[in-house]
Amino acid sequence: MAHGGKTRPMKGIRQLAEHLDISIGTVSRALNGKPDVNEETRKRVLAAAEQLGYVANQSGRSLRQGTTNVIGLMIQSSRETVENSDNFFLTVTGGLQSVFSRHKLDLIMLPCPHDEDPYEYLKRMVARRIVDALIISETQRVDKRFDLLAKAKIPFAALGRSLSGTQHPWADLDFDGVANAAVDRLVAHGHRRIAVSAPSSDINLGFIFVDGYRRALERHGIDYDPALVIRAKSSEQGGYQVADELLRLENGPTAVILIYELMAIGFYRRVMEAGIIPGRDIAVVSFREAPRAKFLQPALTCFRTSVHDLGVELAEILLSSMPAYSHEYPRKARQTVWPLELIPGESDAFQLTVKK
Amino acid sequence: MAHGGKTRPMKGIRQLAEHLDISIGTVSRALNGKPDVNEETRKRVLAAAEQLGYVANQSGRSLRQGTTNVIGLMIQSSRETVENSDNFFLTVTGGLQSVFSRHKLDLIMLPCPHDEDPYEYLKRMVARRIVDALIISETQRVDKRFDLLAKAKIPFAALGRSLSGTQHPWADLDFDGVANAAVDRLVAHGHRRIAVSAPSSDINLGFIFVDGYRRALERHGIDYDPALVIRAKSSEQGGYQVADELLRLENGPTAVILIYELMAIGFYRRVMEAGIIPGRDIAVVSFREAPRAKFLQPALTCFRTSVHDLGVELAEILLSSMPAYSHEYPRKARQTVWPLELIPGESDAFQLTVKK
DNA sequence: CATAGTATCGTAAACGTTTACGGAGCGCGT
DNA sequence: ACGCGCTCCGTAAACGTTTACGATACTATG
Repeated sequence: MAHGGKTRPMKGIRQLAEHLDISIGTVSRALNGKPDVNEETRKRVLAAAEQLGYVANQSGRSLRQGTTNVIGLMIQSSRETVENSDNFFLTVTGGLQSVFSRHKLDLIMLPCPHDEDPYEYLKRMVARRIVDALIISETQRVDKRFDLLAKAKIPFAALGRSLSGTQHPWADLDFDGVANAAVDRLVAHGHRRIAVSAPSSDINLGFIFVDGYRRALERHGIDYDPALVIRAKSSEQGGYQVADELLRLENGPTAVILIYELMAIGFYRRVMEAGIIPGRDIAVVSFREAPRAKFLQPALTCFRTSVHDLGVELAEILLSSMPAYSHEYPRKARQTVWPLELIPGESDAFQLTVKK
Repeated sequence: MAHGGKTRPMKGIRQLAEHLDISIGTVSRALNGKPDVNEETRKRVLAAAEQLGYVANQSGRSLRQGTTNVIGLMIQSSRETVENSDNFFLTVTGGLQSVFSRHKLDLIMLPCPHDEDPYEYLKRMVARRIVDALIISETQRVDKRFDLLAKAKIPFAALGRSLSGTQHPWADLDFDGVANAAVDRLVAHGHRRIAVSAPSSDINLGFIFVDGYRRALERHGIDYDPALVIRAKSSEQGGYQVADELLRLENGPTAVILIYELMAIGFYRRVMEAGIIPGRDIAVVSFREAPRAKFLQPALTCFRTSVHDLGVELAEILLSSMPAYSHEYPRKARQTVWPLELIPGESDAFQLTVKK
């Protein structure tokens, strides 16, 4: 042994042990609630740790036991997402945390920079072993990230379904069902020319939504008219543009289904510029992400849900796929389609007299 | 045995070294760009690492060199914050990242759970040594967290000023200036009874804003009337409530300064219910956080800024206080008051005829 | 040829934890 | 006395890196 007795490197379990005149192994066991340690000494150790403000260094800890007690939530803060997502992610975060904190798991958010490839970013984060498990958001229709995670054997759950190879856990809003119910409702009111707006079908959401719409039309024996499907951004501006395009059609719709509430603001504005009044001349139905458009006149008919509770569900799905926690969350379904609730407003509250 | 074409899961630098038949030390030096390694072998190492997908384990790395290359952004996702902050944090994140990524620093968000004490949460995160430095947001008027960080010698910068002991770096929106300019503008239009709304003065922001308002009044020789200061939440509902309270006054204001654009929505709604029209019967001025209320009629006069650029500024302030980067960001001022720009609308565009 | 200098690389010691293992003390039954 | 089972604790070996240090081979110089 060639090292001399240098004085305090300031921190560490070693110092705590010296201060207590106990071996470092015992101190560690005491702190971690291991069985073979005298209750008396355990109390002493905990007291001293508290008093000296000792908290185990995470690097050493996770190096040894290969675990960090941290769950990551990956988000891609693309310009567009940021502009339009309101507080979706922060709200989900609240739901996730309410579950994780019960298990002393911390949640951190991993925002992929605008200019970096999400796949590479995730790869880096995974290799660094900074998290034990991951929540993946903004899933693509085909998403390489899932294969990466599966191969790396990192437990994960996705916010939003995907077609990608691995049969992974996810929770998703029931946009399929929303489109369906919206069509049903509008058809019941006599509408047959119903427009729909959604993002590009590369985004799985855009695909699902229009697909649900399409199948609902089929069910009602209504022909699918591609001209009535408008791909637009899920923003106020997108809504304005949707209205604009629809106004140009010679055989326009009598009703429209918007995928985001925010779009309704722009949509209202544009049609009213043309002297068309929502709820009287055209029916409008939407999904409500956040209660932003409360002030719209006439009140928007929309589908809503608790995003917080969706976060709770997603957290439980994730934990049920992690060996260390799965016994507490036994579940058969690892994939959940989260229901939405219809909030009737005035924007579609008129019966279309059968014309033509 | 420098062959074996199959890519098997990569365990660590040791395996990479064996695969290359080079010592582990050399591999490490090659990867980290250290000088004393042959360019030839460096290329081989980098190629092999790329091909086998090797990325250094962060635990081992940071255990050894005491650094993580990660910067944390702490946010308190309280219910109220989430409801009203729009995408403030995600937008700031974008600005921060655009600077950090130039230095190969990753940004993670540390959302303090609703039910946990922010101080304790931060303490835990710091002790775990999961980040090299921190951005602190939602600063309190007096905020123990700064003392904690100063004592732990963790570099940090705050989003929002504070009174706390340590002379720490921060960047803050110029709410003081907004209140000032708003009063000036309104006074120039003939107003003398001007109401203001802000959050509780425990929140430093609430204090600063009203203080600026107060001093501006003083400058114009107008008496400060506590009845015209309404403490309210920075939400649509808060705005509604502000209007409600002001309407009850027998000697009401002719103008009002709202701290958040979102409040204007509720404010408009309430006063219009009473037959009062903004921009004709009462002047309204606000700070615009996000362009949400574009649709308001008449258009809202407000102060805006680029929150993204504020993030950039804050990141630079932080880096300039970190020894490893400070040479790249030499600056004298470690504290920045971020200016806002007036966007004239119609909501205050009328000249008050001198009455009384 | 001897020596010094230089470029490149291997060796091993850290970093702070957890944990497998074994040992000391003790009580108790044979 | 002996063995056995407890309970408690100390020792030391990992975990995956980085890096100080020394070793080796080669080059240049005398």
